[in-house]
Amino acid sequence: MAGDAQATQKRLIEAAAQEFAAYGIAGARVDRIALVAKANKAQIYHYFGSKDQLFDAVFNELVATTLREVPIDPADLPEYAGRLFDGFERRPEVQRLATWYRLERADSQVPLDSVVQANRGKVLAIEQAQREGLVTDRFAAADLLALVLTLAAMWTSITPEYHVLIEGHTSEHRRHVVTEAVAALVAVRDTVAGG
Amino acid sequence: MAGDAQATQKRLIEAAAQEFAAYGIAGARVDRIALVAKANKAQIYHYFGSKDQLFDAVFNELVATTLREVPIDPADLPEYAGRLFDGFERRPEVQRLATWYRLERADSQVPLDSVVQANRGKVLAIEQAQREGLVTDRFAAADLLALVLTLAAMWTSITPEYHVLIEGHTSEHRRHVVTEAVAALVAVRDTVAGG
DNA sequence: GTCTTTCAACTAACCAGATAGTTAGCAACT
DNA sequence: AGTTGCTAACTATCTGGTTAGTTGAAAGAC
Repeated sequence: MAGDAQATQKRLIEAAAQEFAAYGIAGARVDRIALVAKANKAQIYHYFGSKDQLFDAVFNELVATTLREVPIDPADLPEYAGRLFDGFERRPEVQRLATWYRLERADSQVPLDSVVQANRGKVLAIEQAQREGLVTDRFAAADLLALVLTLAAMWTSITPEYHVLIEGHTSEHRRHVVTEAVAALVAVRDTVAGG
Repeated sequence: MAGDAQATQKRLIEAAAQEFAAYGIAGARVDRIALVAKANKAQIYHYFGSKDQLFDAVFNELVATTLREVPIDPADLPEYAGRLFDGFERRPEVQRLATWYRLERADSQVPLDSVVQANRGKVLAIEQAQREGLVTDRFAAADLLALVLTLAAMWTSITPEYHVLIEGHTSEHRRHVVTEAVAALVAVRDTVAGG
């Protein structure tokens, strides 16, 4: 055969991931994806059906990979946050794609069951750890997980104007802020020294 | 005069804010903005020049309003976070517009001086409060502000799949999670009870 | 071994509708 | 009569999506 269908699909997914991460769904250009993937535009429609479905294919694969890569450790949430942070540093497009998904796709789409289930499992794991006294019960498990996920992504969700204020920051420093913040959340309640 | 230029511009800005918040810059439709504003499309180009410049006008006004409305109280960061949260609840489009700005506009645009200056001022205020012993010095001032801003916006930046896990949450509960989390950050360092 | 049929992978050209931006002129108030 | 606000119609271009046709490897026929 002249070509390799699987390889072509992979090139298309990769090119699409780049394109969607950079421009979003509305901003992405199908021709550009085909060009970068060294494939013909018609193949996108043959393999994936539409621009939106191509995005879904990209996003689903990304979700699957991400969920596989970062298992939770309820007994050490600071380090879990740190590993999440590492994942975001390693593949910055993941955060951007997730944000585009939230802004552009989420309301016209049923929630992805894989994500719901994965988060539910993590909440249950934290609840279990709370019952065993391994984790603070200052926050409900679902709230605590939300806090951890938010803090792990904090440096990617901040306004670009903020970057000038933290120019000297190394990746290690940013990671330390994340883990330290989560550590503070799970520390036992104690006296508070003002705001 | 047949019309009122200022009123028309205001209607355009408001319609554009809605449209951009919902669809982003690439996804927004100039015709739809004109329709909603009950104005003619040509006026958009007359008053603002281009679609991108219209977005900038919307965003700049939004930034000005927001900065005016929520002054910082470095001595009570939990309550500051709470007030930020209240602002986001009151005008959800603010967060969305800021996110679109970050994703679509930020790299092709110089950082907005007003935002940089406002944040710099807040960092300085926190540093001052730290010197006076009013605020924890566990985190550098710029990091602490980043944490507070991130936590105040946490419920808007979380993935939509998470919503099923926190269905029962009232606005008050979400606010409490935010303020409690910031309170934990600024609490004095103490013994830690696991993760 | 070679001829031929088949079929998946691929391509180039095309299309219809959408979209940002323009223009020429009208309407009303001073 | 001039100026300002406004309008409807228009255009050039872009863009997602389609289609008719080509290529080339391989499997079966002889």
